[in-house]
Amino acid sequence: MAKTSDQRQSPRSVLSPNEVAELLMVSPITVRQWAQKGLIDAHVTAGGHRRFTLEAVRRFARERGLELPALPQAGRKVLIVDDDAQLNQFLVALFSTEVEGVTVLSAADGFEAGRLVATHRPEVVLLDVMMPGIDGVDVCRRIKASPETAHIRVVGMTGFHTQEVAGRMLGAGAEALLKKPFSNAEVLAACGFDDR
Amino acid sequence: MAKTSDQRQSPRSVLSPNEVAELLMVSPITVRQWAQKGLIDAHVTAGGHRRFTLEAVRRFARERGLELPALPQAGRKVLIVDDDAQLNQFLVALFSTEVEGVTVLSAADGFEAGRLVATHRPEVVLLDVMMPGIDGVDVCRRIKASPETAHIRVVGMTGFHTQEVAGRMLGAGAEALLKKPFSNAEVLAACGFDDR
DNA sequence: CACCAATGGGGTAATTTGGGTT
DNA sequence: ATTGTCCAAATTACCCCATTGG
Repeated sequence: MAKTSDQRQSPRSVLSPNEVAELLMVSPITVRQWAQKGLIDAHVTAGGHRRFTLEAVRRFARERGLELPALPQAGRKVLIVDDDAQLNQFLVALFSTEVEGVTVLSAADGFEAGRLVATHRPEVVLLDVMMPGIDGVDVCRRIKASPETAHIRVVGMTGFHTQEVAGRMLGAGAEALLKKPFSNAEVLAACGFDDR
Repeated sequence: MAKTSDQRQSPRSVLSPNEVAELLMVSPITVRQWAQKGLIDAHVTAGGHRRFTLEAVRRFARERGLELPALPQAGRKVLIVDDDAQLNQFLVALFSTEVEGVTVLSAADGFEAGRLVATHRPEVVLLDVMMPGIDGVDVCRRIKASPETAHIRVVGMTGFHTQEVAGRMLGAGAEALLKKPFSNAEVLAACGFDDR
């Protein structure tokens, strides 16, 4: 059957104090103080070091009405990466009409994808896994490797869906994986645009 | 050693009022006033302190016709795009040793190339024209298409040198085209690093 | 197990910042 | 238009040692 996604927070999205500090535009020491006062939720490792979930950081920021430079909440953006112009256009149209106030970007090659990710910091990247010229797994890995973009939700799309491909994609940090063909509702849900 | 990756001068990607004040050659108080009047974009920390992006400072300076004296200048940057790791490393080493004070970046795929061009704005991009997965001509065209990056000097490298490839590359806006194999002096000259 | 560089924790002192007012 | 000063609060620096992750 068409199992599509794993929507949970992966343990991959735990942030170190340094990373949180960068996101909140503050020094790691300040993050520590906030954590000590209980202002921001934190897990603690066996050795006493703090680890933060992206969710906790988002909550903290929202409670104080902060705009995070790295997490632009004003203007939600989706980036669609697919070399198939038709599917690309279809998805652009879908998101534009179904999601209120969203900015939809699209790229048909790796260069454009990298440029758009770096300049726009989209909230979600929806990308085809198997493209001539772009390795979706590699793109996903790169997005997750940089602290600047690691928070981006990555949703893969596969035509030839195998265990091996799925494993590699999720292993690279993708939050969800869609098997073609999929319904409109499935894409939107996988990208997190269903209920919020 | 040819270490190439990102380097950050300031510990964080945002600037404090003090740092902005120094850049704009005014007192921190004045920066505060400008921010209060909304003349310069500012983010706010959880505790109410202001943080500025370099982008915002640049914009402000431009709108007011101000010169930013000692801004993050200093570093000339070259980006090398080649999927051949060996040639890539060789070129990185070449530029690092032969050009004084240059920052050498490298990318092995389109995504990374796009990301680095967008974030670093190198002064020269040296790219292989024929790569599996990246169309050098296309990359060149995209660089020249965006006003933000059109000024970048693009130098192509070809293994199979034909009139047709040369024509397409130069037609896409490349400033120079190198035929493999080439000498060290040739690369440096083509990239404009020969005499200055 | 030891080594190592980078990072984090606790605590205190030093510095910076916002706001109002001059 | 820009800057000084005062104060309370926020943020950061510094020291020393433990943890993390190769």
